[in-house]
Amino acid sequence: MPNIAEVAELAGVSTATVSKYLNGVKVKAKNAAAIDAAVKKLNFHPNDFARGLRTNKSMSVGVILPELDNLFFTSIISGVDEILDAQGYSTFVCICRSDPMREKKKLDFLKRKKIDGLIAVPCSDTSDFVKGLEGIPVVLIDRLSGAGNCSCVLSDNFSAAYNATEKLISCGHSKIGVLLGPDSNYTPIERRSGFTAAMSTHMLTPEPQYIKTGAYRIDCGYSMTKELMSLDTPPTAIFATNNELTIGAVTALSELGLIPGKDISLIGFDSDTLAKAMNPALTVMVQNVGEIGRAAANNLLEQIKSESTGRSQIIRVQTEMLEGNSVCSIE
Amino acid sequence: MPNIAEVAELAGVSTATVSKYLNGVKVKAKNAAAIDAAVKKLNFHPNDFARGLRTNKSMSVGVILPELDNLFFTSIISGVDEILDAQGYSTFVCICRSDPMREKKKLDFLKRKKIDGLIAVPCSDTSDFVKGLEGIPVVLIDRLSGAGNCSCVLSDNFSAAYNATEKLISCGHSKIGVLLGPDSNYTPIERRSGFTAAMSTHMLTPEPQYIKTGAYRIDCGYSMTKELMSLDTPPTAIFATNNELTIGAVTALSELGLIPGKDISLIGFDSDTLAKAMNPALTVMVQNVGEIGRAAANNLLEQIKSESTGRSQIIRVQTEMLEGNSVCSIE
DNA sequence: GTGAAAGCGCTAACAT
DNA sequence: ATGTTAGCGCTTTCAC
Repeated sequence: MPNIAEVAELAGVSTATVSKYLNGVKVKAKNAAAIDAAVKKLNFHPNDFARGLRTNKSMSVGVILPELDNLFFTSIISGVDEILDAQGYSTFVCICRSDPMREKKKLDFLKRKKIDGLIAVPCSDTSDFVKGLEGIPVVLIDRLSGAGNCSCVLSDNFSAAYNATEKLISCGHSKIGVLLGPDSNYTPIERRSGFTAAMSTHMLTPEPQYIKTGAYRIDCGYSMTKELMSLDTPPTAIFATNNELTIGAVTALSELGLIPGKDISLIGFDSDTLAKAMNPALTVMVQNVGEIGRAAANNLLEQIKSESTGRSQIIRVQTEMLEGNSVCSIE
Repeated sequence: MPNIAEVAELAGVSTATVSKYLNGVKVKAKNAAAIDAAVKKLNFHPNDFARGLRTNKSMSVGVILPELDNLFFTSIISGVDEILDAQGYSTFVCICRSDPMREKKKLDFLKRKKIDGLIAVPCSDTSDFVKGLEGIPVVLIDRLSGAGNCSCVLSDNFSAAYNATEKLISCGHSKIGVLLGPDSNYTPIERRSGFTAAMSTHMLTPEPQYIKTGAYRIDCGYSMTKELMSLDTPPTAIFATNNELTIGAVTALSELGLIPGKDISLIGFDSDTLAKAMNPALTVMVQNVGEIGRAAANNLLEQIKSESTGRSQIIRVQTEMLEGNSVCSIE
């Protein structure tokens, strides 16, 4: 591996000139050509360690996610990478397996790597998480932080839930079951509010027995659905507020021999491929996950470039209703 | 951020002693204790840039994948990270969006990062890809390389296809349609062989009109299935040999009003959540994706530690038949 | 077992 | 516009 001194010698200039030229400072056209030629001939690539040691910058950002078993998280990475890659930044992907201890370790690791910024879906308490950051620009996804020094990108969960619920109401449903994630997450709170608000708007009272809360897991969606359907007066419609809960609901209904769109109405969340593959196709609220990632990356870059972590904002990304035939009118 | 000199001073020893101790060389118990105390007090973390500059090692590996929109690829990352993380290695995830040019750029990037090893699902020609590596230990996934200097991890695609086909034959099917990926990929070749071999074993001749080839995309699975079912004598069973093709097939059949397990038999590939969510549940061949990632990481570590890229092997990971009710006996 | 000192490859301050 | 040079923080001879 050649170094900058060899390039300088071959080009007949000093290392400083090479360094400057390579970093965008103007040099004589003649020298520029000579350097270009030398770089090409030697196949020179600057050593990132030396550069990082000197500048204390890494041109890299960290991404911390709870898991990778989920298209929601991985699409975020795609969106983030798309933007950062184009700007010459690289990405450290860290998975903490929903373990706050591991999350802390990963954060330490990223600090040592001198990341210029961080994008995270924290699994620990948001305000604790933000505290440990000491001035590194941050964008949080799917979480809202009171601590003014970080940006947050989230789907408009309230509207998503509101619109889904209203759709069911408009088809004559009033006994609506809703499958929610755990209160330890942030999004379930917003989705619950959207649901409740839509019910209120239409003079309906949400019944506690129809509101189920559990982990964002397939088996939870499954069992919550089974519980709902074994009530004395089961709901005529179900709104599952996340991908896993939707899959669980579909499976449970299928086992019970109930066809969504015929025997019961169902609106899911995300799971667009499943939604389209089903018969009848499932109506779902889909998050624009790529856009969430891109928005996070763009905001992070702004923060990095303005050298102020004060550029913090809350960015809402709209969801879309992908209409299938799993909602039927009653009465 | 404190440096090693401050630690040395506080501990009353030289920087050399601190460095040695931190890297596992024996020092006097007294000094060890003093260093530990100083490290803790100053919250010292060695600077990876300086260390990398000096040692030319990075304790990191690169992972190059075509996409991230797919649980097959992302589960590989999970498996890889699980093993590497435990050994103190970090992972650079690079997505090349199935673009060989971008793949080359990412490879350059990783070389500059001085990765100690590489795990890849290359989208360019395998032998070209391996050539550009110059002694970096490599593990290829889902591809077989003649170039002896790299390991390969793949599912046992032949057996998977053989067993699936035999299952259909044992239920009385002889007109079996098969949806294959493009010949530009490696796995379709193996899966095709498995299919053909099973047919031959049972004295059946694979009919060209029943063998469909296309991209590993949902819309291709969809259209290939539609084509199969509009033949004068449509097949009585279909074997879809990848996740996307399976989803496409399910969607197409659903549109045609054909229920797998009743009106037609269907065996899919991967897509286990979809498989379980369907009614009747879909029979699928599932790859042990986590194990593929773990095997790749373990082999890579062996190569790195033995400092020989000659430790190359071909590792086969078994698939499993997840039995649903989408296969029916005929006659 | 320990310490002094050189040097990895680069950038940035300063001088020209 | 270009060159000289110090030094980022670490590891690693080499001498003790």
